[in-house]
Amino acid sequence: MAKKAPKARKSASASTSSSTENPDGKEVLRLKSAAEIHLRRPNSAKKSKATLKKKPGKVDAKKPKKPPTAFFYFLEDFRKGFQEQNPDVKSMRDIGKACGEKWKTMTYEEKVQYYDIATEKRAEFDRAMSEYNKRKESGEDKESEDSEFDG
DNA sequence: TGTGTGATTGTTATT
DNA sequence: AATAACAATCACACA
Repeated sequence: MAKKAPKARKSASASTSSSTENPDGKEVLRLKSAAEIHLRRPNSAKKSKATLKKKPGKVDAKKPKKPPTAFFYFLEDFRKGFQEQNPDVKSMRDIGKACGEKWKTMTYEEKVQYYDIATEKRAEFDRAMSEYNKRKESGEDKESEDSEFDG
């Protein structure tokens, strides 16, 4: 079966490009808008829900969960190496910072491999979303996932 | 015992 | 186009 590669609607997919330089560049190295400066640091407001997840599982009962981003995949690998070099370091936060800084230093090709993973995931996510939309139209009654009684 | 918190960037959905 | 929120993770602090 010829599994066609996922459509890289915006990034990843530098397969044909073998140049060490940034293929199209900007995509990954695009500069951030000044907006993000005052957007990224509201204080800690977003954490409200971001950390409110405690029950693993039936979250997709309502909507398909967002797949991890390339950065997260990189984190998993990074953590392994980081903990080895820094066994003293407890975890998270410290790693996140180190990882973030390194992520910026990583080159396109190095990041592409993670982008590629995320891209495939998004493809799956799109599919889940499609079914979700259909299901929604079919029967939107379902909304209680936690209190899912016998029905 | 149990849960929120913190920190990172990327993607998605919304407006 | 720009904005708002969320995605995973794990030690620690508090009631």
